[in-house]
Amino acid sequence: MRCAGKLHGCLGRRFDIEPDSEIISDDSPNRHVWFVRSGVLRLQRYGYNGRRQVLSLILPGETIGYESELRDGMSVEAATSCSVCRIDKREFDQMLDRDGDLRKDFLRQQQNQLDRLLWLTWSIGGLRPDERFSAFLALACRFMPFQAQPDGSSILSMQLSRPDIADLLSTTVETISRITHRLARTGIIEIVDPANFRILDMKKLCRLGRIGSDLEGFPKGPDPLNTRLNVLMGLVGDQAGRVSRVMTAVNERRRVAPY
Amino acid sequence: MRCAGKLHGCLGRRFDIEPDSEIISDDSPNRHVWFVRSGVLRLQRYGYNGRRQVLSLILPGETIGYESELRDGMSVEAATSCSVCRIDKREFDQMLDRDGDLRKDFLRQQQNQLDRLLWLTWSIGGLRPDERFSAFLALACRFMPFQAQPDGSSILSMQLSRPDIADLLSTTVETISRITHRLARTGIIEIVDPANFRILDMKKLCRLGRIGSDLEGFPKGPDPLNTRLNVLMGLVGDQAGRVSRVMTAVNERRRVAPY
DNA sequence: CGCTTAATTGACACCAGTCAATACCCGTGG
DNA sequence: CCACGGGTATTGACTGGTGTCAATTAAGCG
Repeated sequence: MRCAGKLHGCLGRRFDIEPDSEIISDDSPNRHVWFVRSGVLRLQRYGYNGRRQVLSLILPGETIGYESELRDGMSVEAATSCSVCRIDKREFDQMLDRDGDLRKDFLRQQQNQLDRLLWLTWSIGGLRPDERFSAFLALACRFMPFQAQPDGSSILSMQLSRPDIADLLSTTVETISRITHRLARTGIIEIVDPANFRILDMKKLCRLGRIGSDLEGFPKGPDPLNTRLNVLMGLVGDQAGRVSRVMTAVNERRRVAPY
Repeated sequence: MRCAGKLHGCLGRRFDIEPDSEIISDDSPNRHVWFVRSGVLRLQRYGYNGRRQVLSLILPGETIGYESELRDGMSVEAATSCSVCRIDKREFDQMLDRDGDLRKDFLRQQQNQLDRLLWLTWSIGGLRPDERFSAFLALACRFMPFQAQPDGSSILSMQLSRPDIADLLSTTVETISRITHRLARTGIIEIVDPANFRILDMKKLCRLGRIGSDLEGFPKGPDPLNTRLNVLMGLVGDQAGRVSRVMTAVNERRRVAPY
């Protein structure tokens, strides 16, 4: 984890962290709240048989670590390269006390995380792996680099590795692979390369994933909202480069996501 | 739903509700916070194929309805006969503002609900149905009528119907039935009657359910704690009758739970 | 005693996890 | 430029657990 130091307009201390580095573990008490500027974190737990499970993703604009100590074998790690802010819990508490807007934003954002957990529970329990993956792919379009193409299709650049997807959806990399290729044969998606999918038929994808009209707790747009939290973290207007970077990646047929 | 009217020492209005009656649905806006005095509520959702899924239980001493509107086909219903208090959201908000102890209790209780949801997600994704059921049975000893016997075993009186258990653990009643009888053959439990289990080997049960030393977000004891919330709701010292009722039920070989 | 509902048991099919082998990508170094 | 190696993704063969459907038993109730 590299410390990028104090940043103008950014609360706390900013860090750039590498994929798979741990920021919160269960054995050491956690004194910090972490705010995700960019990238994706994962809340995970290792099962009794050594099998890992990803219990939740923490997305840009969200916080983790405020609520509780982690129990058991749970930990929070970076799923991609991330930029995060670390704030002392007490300091954050005082801010919450003083700033009503912040409190409101924070609550709503916590609610989003809870909704996502509810969705995950529901989908693992009630959907088949292919349905879960379809839903995940459709939902990922809202919070991962996503580029509409001239021909009406769109390119989704998948930030998560195959094992991360598999462990999130409680399945295996083999099954994920079979599903993606089946979806490709059916003409619903096209596999540009393992980290980039062209969505050819979003409607069918949503139907497969049993996605209704609602948002299912995932952020509406690919970019964080103009919230009090984001303003405080100096994040507003900072995300412009993301989409164009994807463009480049797709055009040059090179991966932008860790592979 | 029968209204028991205003009660001395109990905030809001008290209701006695029958099993399977709905108190919150997704289509009508929810203006109330519900506090569970006794009984168990279930947060549920109907899947695309008509299959129901129980996403969480709300236990005595807990509240539901504060956080959010329910989305999609979600609803909250009574899983057993319940006694609940209905409080206006605004009123509850004001109380939270004024009463720091209440705020603290409320947060901790919310945290318990979140932990339970995490456990459910983990267990559905990572455990087999028999392991899930074993864990559930062991955990149920903490919040359902539970009576230690002279011979070292204990009687657990299962408040939930088979379909509720099955839908909570994302399996079927048939599988639940097979599991209970397998556990009985193995000598881990004894099926007194379909609603009463004698736990013969709690250690093995916990090992099967992969229960560690931690509490997994379930309440420690069968009785609610002496919290600010409980004091306000006039619940403290009100639960003495529960265990003895179970005793009676078991001794007379009659069900206490809805069947 | 009949009716309804819940619980149990049996037979069967099939999805998806497991294991193993292969293909692919990309870096490095000769 | 090519060979090699490490990591990731893909594909195939196989098996077992678990859902589904149907039949049977048991329990409660009027």
